[in-house]
Amino acid sequence: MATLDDIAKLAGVSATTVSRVINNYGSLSEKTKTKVFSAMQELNYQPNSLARSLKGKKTKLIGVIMPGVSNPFFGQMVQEIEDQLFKKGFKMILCNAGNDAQKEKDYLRMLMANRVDGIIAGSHNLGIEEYQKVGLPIISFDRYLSDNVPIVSSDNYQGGELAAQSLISSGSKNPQIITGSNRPNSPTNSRLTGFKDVLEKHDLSYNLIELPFSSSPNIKSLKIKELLTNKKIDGIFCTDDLTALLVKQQAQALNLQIPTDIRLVGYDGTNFIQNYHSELTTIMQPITDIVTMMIDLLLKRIDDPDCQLEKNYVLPVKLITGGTTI
Amino acid sequence: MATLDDIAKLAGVSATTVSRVINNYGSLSEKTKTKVFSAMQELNYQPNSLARSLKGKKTKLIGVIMPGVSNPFFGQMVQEIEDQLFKKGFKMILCNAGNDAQKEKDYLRMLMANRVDGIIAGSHNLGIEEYQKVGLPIISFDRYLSDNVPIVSSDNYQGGELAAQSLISSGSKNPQIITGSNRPNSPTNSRLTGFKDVLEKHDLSYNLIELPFSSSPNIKSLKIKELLTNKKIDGIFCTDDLTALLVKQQAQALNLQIPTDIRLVGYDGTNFIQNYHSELTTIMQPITDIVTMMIDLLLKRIDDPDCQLEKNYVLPVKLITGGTTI
DNA sequence: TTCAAAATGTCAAACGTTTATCAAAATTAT
DNA sequence: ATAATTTTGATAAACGTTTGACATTTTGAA
Repeated sequence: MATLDDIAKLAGVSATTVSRVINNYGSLSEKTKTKVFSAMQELNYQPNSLARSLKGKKTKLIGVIMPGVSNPFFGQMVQEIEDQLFKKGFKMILCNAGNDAQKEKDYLRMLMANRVDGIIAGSHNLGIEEYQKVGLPIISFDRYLSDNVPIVSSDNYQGGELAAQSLISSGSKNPQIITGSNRPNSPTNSRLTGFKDVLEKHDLSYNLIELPFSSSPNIKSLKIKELLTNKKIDGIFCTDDLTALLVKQQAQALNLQIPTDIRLVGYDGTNFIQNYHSELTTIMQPITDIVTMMIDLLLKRIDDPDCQLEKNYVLPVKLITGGTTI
Repeated sequence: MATLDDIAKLAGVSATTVSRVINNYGSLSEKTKTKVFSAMQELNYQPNSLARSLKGKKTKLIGVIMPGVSNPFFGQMVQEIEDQLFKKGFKMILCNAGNDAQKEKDYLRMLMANRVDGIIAGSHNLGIEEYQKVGLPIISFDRYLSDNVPIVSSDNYQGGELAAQSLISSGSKNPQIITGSNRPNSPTNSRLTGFKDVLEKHDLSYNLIELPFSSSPNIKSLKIKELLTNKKIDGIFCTDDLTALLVKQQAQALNLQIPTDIRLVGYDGTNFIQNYHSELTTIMQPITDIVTMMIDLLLKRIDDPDCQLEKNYVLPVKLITGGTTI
């Protein structure tokens, strides 16, 4: 691979001059600029990022830690992140941590080793300490990591409220919630609270079951079937759209009419759901805005590591009404 | 951030010794090893990847260029790549090139600049020349890039055959194909050929329409509706599952029974489809195997840039029969 | 004790840049 | 033509490692 010296030789100038051209500083004549550029072209030269960064330049790399990318929600989010970062001249190292704490830790170390300029974290299996000693600008999606890591999220409480309202106004008297695993500081908790609060206002009670994210769709389906046959439920709020799809399937299999017998509300409202399951009433998280916010904050922190940021940035969600509620 | 010298000082040994510990060469006593390790621990030290790579060590970075990750097929593939790479100690720089040639070119340059050890390419908007002058080990998914870039793919021809057979054996007499945009060396071409060849053997003819990947689901739906109302079609083969979902929706909306009025076969068979749309008959591409193959070949090339590889590696696909054919 | 082997240390070059300093050459203005 | 200015060059240090050559110390055994 061609180096700066090769370019200098080919262009018939000094290495210093080439560097000046690349970094556009000092005074340069048009003539030498062209000479250098065409030499770079000819040799398909790319300044060695490693060497530049070593000398103190930014790497222009951002580490993105997510649970995974095959889930449409995170898929869309990652895509959006990538897209927006690229437009700002950054590249992304994607880390799918799954729910593997060790993997997340390894990735964190790796990102440090690679001197990324910053980290966007959307997967959180680790304790606070791990994140504290990273010493890099970090922005978190939807979960508390450490005191100086700003959290960007959508309004989970409002989402819960909207879901409840939508079930109630379409006639549900015996609503049910299906959540993923309910860990202590999981964002779905606020969804629950919002949901609960609205129900209480209407003097309604509700049932709740937990279907861990990690369990397979088949197992979930089974439990859902059980639920639908045994209980006299007339409305279901799932804290993610995919589970809502399973509910829909099972309801159909049991010949329960949606929305007359069962009203159904999902959560997330990804493009995928909007495009391929527009019948589903759901709460849409503003992925694009969330990402814009995260990147904005992150770049601020990168520019000025000491800049003060809020602890929380909460963006509004939106109810998308489909045929599964009236 | 702590450097090697800091560790040396803290551990009370020389920098050389620390390096020896890190790289595990030369002779070392257990005692110093422990001293060094605990110093590294204490300072949360990570050897600077940039410096190491500059000195000639591998970066352990692999560039992955894909059209995008919000599509479940590529989402799953990227996830699989990430997973397998991680297990082998590599990290991934994900590049979503969309169908933007300029972006793909930019990414290619960036990957060179970052001295990735190799590239997996699944998005191909660029001409051969661009890929030829990269000068890095590359493996391509499903498309021809350049003479010395091995192609890993699943058996598109066989996929077409299976789709046709499945439509025919479930009673279709007037099959229709819906493909994405049919570019000259697109893999869907062989799917078409396989499909056609089987039909010919059965003295059947078929219709074809193209719905460019880039067009929105709404537009596609409209065209599908048109198709379903105007023609007397009794079977449809979509060269991707998502389009098949749209067909299913439109058929239902038009009160056409599946599979009695219309038989339907999709393509790809991602986990997502298998989990959430198991009713769909589809051709499953062996994503895991494809990825294993690609990584295997890539690492071989990285180890020995001159090693001879085949031009094509074709893996078998599998028919998954669901309720949309009998 | 003596000697070999094992364990460290010292020193320096190298990887490909960036950047500062100083000097020289080329260009422009007067 | 002279001075002032602009452009370029030469040199070197620095970024944080790795690695080799060589020297020194420690250890353990004969």
